[in-house]
Amino acid sequence: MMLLSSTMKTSTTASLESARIVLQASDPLKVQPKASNFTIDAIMGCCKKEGVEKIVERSKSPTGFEDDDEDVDVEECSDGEAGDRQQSSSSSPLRSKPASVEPDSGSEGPGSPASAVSRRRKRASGSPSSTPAIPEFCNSPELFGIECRLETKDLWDKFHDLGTEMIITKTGRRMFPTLRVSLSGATRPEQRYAVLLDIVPVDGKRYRYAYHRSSWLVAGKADPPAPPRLYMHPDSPFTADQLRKQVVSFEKVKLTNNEMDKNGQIVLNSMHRYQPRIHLVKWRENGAPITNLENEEYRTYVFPETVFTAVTAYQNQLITKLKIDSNPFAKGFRDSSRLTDFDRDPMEGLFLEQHFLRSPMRLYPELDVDNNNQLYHPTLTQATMDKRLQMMWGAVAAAAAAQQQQQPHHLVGRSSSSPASPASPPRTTTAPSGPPASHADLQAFLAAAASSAPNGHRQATGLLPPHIWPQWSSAPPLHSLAGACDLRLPRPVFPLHPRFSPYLIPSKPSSALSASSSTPPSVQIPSAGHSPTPDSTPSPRE
Amino acid sequence: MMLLSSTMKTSTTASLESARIVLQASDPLKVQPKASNFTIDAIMGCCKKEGVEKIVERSKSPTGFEDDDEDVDVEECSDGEAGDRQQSSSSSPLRSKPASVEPDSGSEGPGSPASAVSRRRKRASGSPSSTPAIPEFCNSPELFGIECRLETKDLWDKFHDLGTEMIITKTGRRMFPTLRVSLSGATRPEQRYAVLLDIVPVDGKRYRYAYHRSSWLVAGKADPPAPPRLYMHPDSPFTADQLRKQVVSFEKVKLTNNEMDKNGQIVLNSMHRYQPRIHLVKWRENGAPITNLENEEYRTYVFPETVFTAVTAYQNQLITKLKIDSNPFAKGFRDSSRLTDFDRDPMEGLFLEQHFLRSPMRLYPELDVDNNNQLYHPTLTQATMDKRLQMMWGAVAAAAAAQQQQQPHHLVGRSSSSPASPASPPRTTTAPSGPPASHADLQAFLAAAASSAPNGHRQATGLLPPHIWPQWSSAPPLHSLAGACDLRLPRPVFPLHPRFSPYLIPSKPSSALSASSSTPPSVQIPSAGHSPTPDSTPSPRE
DNA sequence: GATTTTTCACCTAGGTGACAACGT
DNA sequence: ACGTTGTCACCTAGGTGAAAAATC
Repeated sequence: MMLLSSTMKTSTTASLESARIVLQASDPLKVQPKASNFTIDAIMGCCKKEGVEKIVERSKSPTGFEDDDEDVDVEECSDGEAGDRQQSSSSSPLRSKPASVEPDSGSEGPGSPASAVSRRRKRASGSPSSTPAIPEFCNSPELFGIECRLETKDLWDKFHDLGTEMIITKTGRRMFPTLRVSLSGATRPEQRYAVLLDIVPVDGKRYRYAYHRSSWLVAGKADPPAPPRLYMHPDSPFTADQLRKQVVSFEKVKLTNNEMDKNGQIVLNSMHRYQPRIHLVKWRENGAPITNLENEEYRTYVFPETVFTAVTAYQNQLITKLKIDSNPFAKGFRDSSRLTDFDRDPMEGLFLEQHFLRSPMRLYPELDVDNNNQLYHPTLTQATMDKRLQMMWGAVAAAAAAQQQQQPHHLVGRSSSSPASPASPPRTTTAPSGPPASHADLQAFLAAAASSAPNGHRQATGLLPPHIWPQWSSAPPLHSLAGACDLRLPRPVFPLHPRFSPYLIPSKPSSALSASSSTPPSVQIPSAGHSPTPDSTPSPRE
Repeated sequence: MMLLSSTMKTSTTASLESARIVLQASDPLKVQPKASNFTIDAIMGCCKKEGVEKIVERSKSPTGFEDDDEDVDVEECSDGEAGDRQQSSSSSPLRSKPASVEPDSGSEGPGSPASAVSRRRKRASGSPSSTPAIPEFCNSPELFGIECRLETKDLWDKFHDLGTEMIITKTGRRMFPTLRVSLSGATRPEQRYAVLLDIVPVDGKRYRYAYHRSSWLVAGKADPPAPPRLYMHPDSPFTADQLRKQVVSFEKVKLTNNEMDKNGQIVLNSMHRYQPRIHLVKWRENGAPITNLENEEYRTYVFPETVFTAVTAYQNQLITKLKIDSNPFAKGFRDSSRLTDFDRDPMEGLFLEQHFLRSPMRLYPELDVDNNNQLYHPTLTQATMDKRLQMMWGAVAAAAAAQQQQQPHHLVGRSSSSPASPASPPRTTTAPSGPPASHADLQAFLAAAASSAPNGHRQATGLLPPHIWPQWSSAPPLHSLAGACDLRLPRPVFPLHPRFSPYLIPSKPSSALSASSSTPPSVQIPSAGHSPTPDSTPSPRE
């Protein structure tokens, strides 16, 4: 069985290698784009820039995570919350939905009124939403009319707010969340398009994670990057019709730290920060492969909330938790964060957690309000704490699971008579794109957030004039923009060593309370529902 | 999670439905092709036509499968072994490998010298190989040069020799073996091709399986067929380059008996016999879907060894065994037929089994040679019998597993710089395409078969002039050809009720013998090899 | 009684993070 | 200490035939 696996993998490797597209580009770290002179500090309120530009070495508390009084409220995480949003959104010649563009959220998709309230409130409190630091681009007038939005944006936002991390392994690891985009506006029926992905360095730095501070620190200059690779979506080329109806999902792309990779995976350096980019390329029917975007008519879309740090093991254990709770494949680790089907906004739990973690270093700060210093008297509060944890994380997990709903769009035949494919199911949860800035803000935010929210989409931002990317060849630039971008580092959230999870502390819920939650929804084995199976015509390659 | 699943399936169903290709064709049973007047009885030796054209109703033996003396050597199974081989092979204008075309095996691919020996021997004994009863076809001179061969032909042959059965279910069931073909000869780099599959009735009859005789009997006229469906390979269209390099595998296609199916599955009637067909269609770049082959330039390939009977539950338990032993997904049922890694030809076991089963009704006929009538004194022979069974079926399973090695050909990008894709791993087992005719023939055959064999491919046969299929619209004809074709019914093999497997009789091997075989090779768990994972770029649809 | 449908345990195949071991 | 790697248990997702249940 294992042997079979090996054999199959080997044979596949051979065929994969042939199709790999490798772009030899000029060193992105040497390119100095002109787009860097957009500095927006007005919105800034919560994130200081200290602690990122300089290497901070602080001695860890000898008591480790149990140092209940360690001050972790210092937020030296971010390398800047500013962005060139106005620039990129206003430079878009064909904004299709200008009404939804708020002054400070030009890259945001439309949201429900309720979510708009929370978003405005949040932003008024000083936490701006994402902005592309890596500029978008378009050299084809025809592509101006094609917009791109990020699916499951709220999931991305959750991770972004914590400081997204992506595991890279020698054999390759998928991204989670998955990059999924919807492209709308393609009208020429005879034109076909390729959709490509690349991932470029955000800056020229190497980072390290200070566990005792729960923050990312600059650890020196970047290691030499691997030659950037263009990953073409395997369903490419798409017809305009397909583009209109399908969500383009890059769920299969894998990240690796193996520079010798022959499987077409994207090679990254661990402990470096990266920005994924989507490229829409007009397909030339001459059969020549796309090896360099310079030779193509294309448009680039950037979603700053998809910035991440490549790691070989998770650093921030809140990222770990969020991954476990939102990635179906990680369900096996959900035991300590049992799901609940609470209807309340899943983000509430997350932000509560973040809030708690940020307040004066208590494992369960809310206990301070009720009964101070019960933390280390778990005899009576154990069940309570466990229940609260369950609620918090259960809500997060439920929301994440809902967002993870996949929308397969099999190409069964090429009949174009099908109606529009289903869009994301409507949801009514809030999807804030940035965390509350202060304790007070959080209170207000939570109050407003209790209602509803956007759909989880994010309209792609506008364009940059081509001259912004001079001599651009696949891997653009960026570190020069780091000071004026949203590719911020996450704030310190929790001063725990990753080896010690707070959820391991309450060893077991009390029988009374666990009774209701002891039927874990995560363990349900969906009896073969015999609903019409959708896999009748997937790609049989392999 | 359950809810999630349902949602996904529903959404997929919608998109699938739109792409379904449904062909409204004239009733195939009413078409009278002119190709029916090829009668070849000369080669026939083993199969009488009695028992098929008429409905045979025989009372079942009251003792059931234990009736050790019931005569089951009567071979009233076949509806004719003749074929129009010569015609179809000689009509091919561009036979690329005429040297390999034997007079009585025009549709066979080249085999190794050793296998040629065994094949000649086999045929000399009066057991011809398969011949297309459903004619091939070509209306495009350009496609004349494109040959098609069946991959894993020897696996198909094994099933064919037993009388292939395919499960159909309401939700759809994959075919096993999988239809895989290699198309060679496409040279125009700019031309693209669709590869389609349909499955047409072999005749106008309904069948039933007589357990006590282990044979198929005609049970009346065919039920009204569902409108035939064309299943286009989801990777279509292929470039000529892809066609050259890839094996086109229809592993995802599903068979169903649900006439209301909306998932693009192929709808069949249970207890009816069918012939799959491959259609190579020149792709028109105008985006119009292929709804009717009549409007296309195409060529049809037929592999008679892929004929099967659609069933909702397996009738012949030898088919069940062969499926279990050769389908990786059925490994969970292999306990009673433990694998062995014997190097000997796996077919040997199969034919031995068939031989035994065909000889005067003994459960373990070889015991008659050594010690007569020990069958019902299992005290000492139990272990021996079990061991022999294990050897026989283990060999079959090992061979099948080897054949089931998949050859994934991911389309990673459209780079055409890749070298040729891997071919089937060379094997040295015999792959007879027809069973020995008599007891004596079997002995000779087995003697010759002990050596080696072809590669498991089968070169597609030649062409029929277009006028052969008048007014043809997707579902051709055939039952009119039934008398002169190889779409034979399987011979009676074992008079057991399927509920009672002979392998359940030896309840447990003796401890001494089972010790050596109690480390079943099928349970081997080789340590993970960490070979480069090739799954980085499969088709991400869904 | 024959056939079909449903459910189920047991697989394949592979994606998760935890964890221990190993380098540096 | 810190970062990386490989193994592992535990999942998802779904393909198997057996057997029970339902249907005709």
